[in-house]
Parts: sequence; structure tokens; C-alpha cells
Amino acid sequence: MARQDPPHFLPGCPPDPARLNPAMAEVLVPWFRAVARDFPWRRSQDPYAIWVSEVMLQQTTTATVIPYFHRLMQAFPNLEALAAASDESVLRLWEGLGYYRRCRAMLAAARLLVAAGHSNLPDNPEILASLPGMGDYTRNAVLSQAFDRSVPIVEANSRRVLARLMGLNDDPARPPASKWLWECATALVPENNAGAFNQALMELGGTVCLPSQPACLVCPVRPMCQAAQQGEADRIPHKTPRPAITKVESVGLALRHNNCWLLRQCPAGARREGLWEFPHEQIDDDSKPIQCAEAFMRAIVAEQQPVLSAGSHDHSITRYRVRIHLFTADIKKGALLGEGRWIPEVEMAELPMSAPHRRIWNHLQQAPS
DNA sequence: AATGCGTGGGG
DNA sequence: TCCCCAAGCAT
Repeated sequence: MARQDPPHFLPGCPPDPARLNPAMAEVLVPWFRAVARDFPWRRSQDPYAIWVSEVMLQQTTTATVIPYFHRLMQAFPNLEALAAASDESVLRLWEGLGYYRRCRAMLAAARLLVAAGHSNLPDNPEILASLPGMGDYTRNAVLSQAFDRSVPIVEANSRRVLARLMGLNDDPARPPASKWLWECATALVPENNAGAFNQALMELGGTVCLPSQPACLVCPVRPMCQAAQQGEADRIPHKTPRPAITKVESVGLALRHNNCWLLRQCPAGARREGLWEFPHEQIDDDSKPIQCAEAFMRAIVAEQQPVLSAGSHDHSITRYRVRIHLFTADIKKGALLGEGRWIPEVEMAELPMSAPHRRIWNHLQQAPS
């Protein structure tokens, strides 16, 4: 049946990673030691620090992670400090990194470990695998980098590297190619220096074997690479077309009352759980934002209030492009009908907000109405 | 198995 | 302005 079909390869490319052993590791490990970029998490052997970096690096670029990593390690230098931290203090440090669920999972994992008597990440695959937010990649990254265990990793960089090396002619991010790549990485990971080897695959993908215009001329494993030898490096990996972007219109309200602003906290189980945002709601594309905003305001405060200013703020969430029509108003009187809390201005810097709403807040600070 | 989850930088 | 991409995980 179709979903169990083996992956496809370029002509003359046997799906046999054994042909690369042991040359791959013998070339890549010394190459990595020579050219590795100096990231802060690479200066540490602490399993906790390596774990924190791996969680932050999930779907996030190294340049973005660096300052966040420094700040979190300074505030919570070890597992026990993190486990003792409040949800909001950790989320506040995470603010702007996105994928906030991984932050909550990381904090939950720290608390579970400390409650079970651990003072650091354990050298134990089963315990690690049981933790929230700990998938195959992150678990093996910690095991190989922190504990020198010979286990493989597969992620965006190594998928691309292995796909080109092996002449894989399918989208490596989708099964069954993805499953095959795990088998491939398992066959290639060396008994010794697995951590360096795994990082070498990622370093190669991040600096040489780039998504477009790979620098094959300086690649240390070019002689082993099927895609390079066949001149196909720029057409591998195959990519599945992405879903179209959907445009969304919404109205948001920045309501001020006695130097307080009305904010809502995203509820448990919802997107951006725990983050604070200005009240907002989606509207129909063809409706008038000002009328929607006035109706929305009537649902929140008991009496209609004049709008002082209006502005537009755009952001994107995955496959959505969101435009928030923001209306600002001073609330003089009227009971609060809907959910929300009036937050004093001086406390807003400490609350975790989503990046778009933090930008709105910064904008309001610069141009007070 | 396919989707949802954020954000910022670069071409 | 748009599209692509990034050290994944959960459901």
C-alpha cells in the first residue's frame, strides 16, 4: 500500500548508508572540531544547559536563541532554580521566542524531575522520553551531547544533508522518507564522539549544505555526496508545497482607566496560554472595523466610550496573516462586563505578552494619545 | 498522517 | 511585498 512504499532515490543511488561508514564520522568529527561556531551552549557540558538550548532551538534560528539563552541561564542557572520559578517569570523571559508551549513543557519537565529527586537532566533515555516536550530529537541530542551516548539525531539540517548525501528523491520531512532518515542516521552515528558527529551534521547543514545554493566546493564530504556528484544538490531536498496564507481581520481595544490598561490572559489549553493580550476578536472581512470595535467595547464596558485613536498592526501566525485594527479609548466610568483585568502601567513590563501585543504596547508608549 | 503552534531574518 | 526558512513536539 502507498503509505508503506519505500522512499525514492536518484538513479544509481542505493538506499544503503553503510557505504559511508566509517568515512563519514572520520571526516566530519575533525571538521566540526575545526570550524564549529562559538555558541554559548557549546561552551558548557552541563546537561541542563544543553537541554535548555535544545528546547529553545526547536524551529528557531541560532542567532535568535543566543540572547534568550543567556538571559534564561542567568536567571535560572540550574534545574532546581528553573523548577522553583513562577510560570510568569519564565514566560516573560521566553517572550518573543514563540512556540510558548515548549516553554511551559520545559518548566513542567523541570518540576517533574526535581519532584522525583533529580538535580539535573538524567543520563536515562526512558526518563527523558517520559518528559513533556521531549521528542526523539531533543532526547537524543541531550544523550549524545551531554552524556556521550551513541544515539542518532534527525532534524531540519541533517535531513537536508543526509538527503543530498544519499540522493533521496522525496521530501525528507514526510514519511516514509523521514522514517528512513532515522534509520540512516542510526547506521551512521559513530560509537564514539556521537555528540560531535551529530552537531557536525547540523553545522554542515547550517553553514555549507544550505537550503539554496549549497557551498559544495568547500564541503568536506562532497566526494561521498550523490546529489553533488550528479549536479542535483540544488534540487534536493524536494519540498511539499505549503498551504496558502489566509488573511484575517480583527479588532483590538486598548482601554485605559486610571493609568491601568485592560488586558486578558490567554486561558489554559488555548493558544498562547498564560500570555497577556489586549482584548481582540476576529471580524468579517467586509465589516467596518470601527463599528465592530464599538460593539466589542459595549460588550466589555457598560457604557459607550469615545474612541481616541485608531491604528493598524499586522503580524503573521503560521499560515495566517492577521491585521489588528486597534482602537484606543479612555474609560471614565462604567462597569467591566467581560473578562480581563486592569493592569497598572508599571506592571506591564513584568507580564508576559505575545510579541504582537508587546509591539502594540511599545507603540502606545511612544505615541501616547 | 496532517495540522497547529510564533517569530524574525534574508533573498 | 512576498516567500522561504529555522537544532520539533503534541495531537
